[in-house]
Amino acid sequence: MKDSQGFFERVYEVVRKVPYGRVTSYGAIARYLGTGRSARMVGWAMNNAHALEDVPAHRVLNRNGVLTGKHHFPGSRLMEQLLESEGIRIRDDQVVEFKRHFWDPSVELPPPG
DNA sequence: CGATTGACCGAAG
DNA sequence: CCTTCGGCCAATC
Repeated sequence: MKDSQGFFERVYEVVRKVPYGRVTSYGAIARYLGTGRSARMVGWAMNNAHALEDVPAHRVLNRNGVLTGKHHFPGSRLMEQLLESEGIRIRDDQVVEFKRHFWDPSVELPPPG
């Protein structure tokens, strides 16, 4: 079934698997998918993620742990609130101890097969 | 169909 | 340390 219909589906699949209280980066997901150098596509996928509810886009940040996509969320601090709601502290639009909450799919998740 | 953009990343100066 | 540039691929204009 819709296996190759969208590169997006692949992204959603990974984002969905992001555990509670954890965050990942676009590049990490891209690397896991093999796109590696096209982390921008992950961002694009997230843009379409609005169509889904099982995709915690608020857990996806850039490699710097900065809430780059917060401007795409409704309200102004929803993304921060969601993360803080999961026990993650936000400071100046940036995740505190980002690497501490960092969740690498290519490491925590089994390789795509 | 050509040009531009986009929630990025990494390297180079 | 900071700024600039290239790359990558898909969607939109």
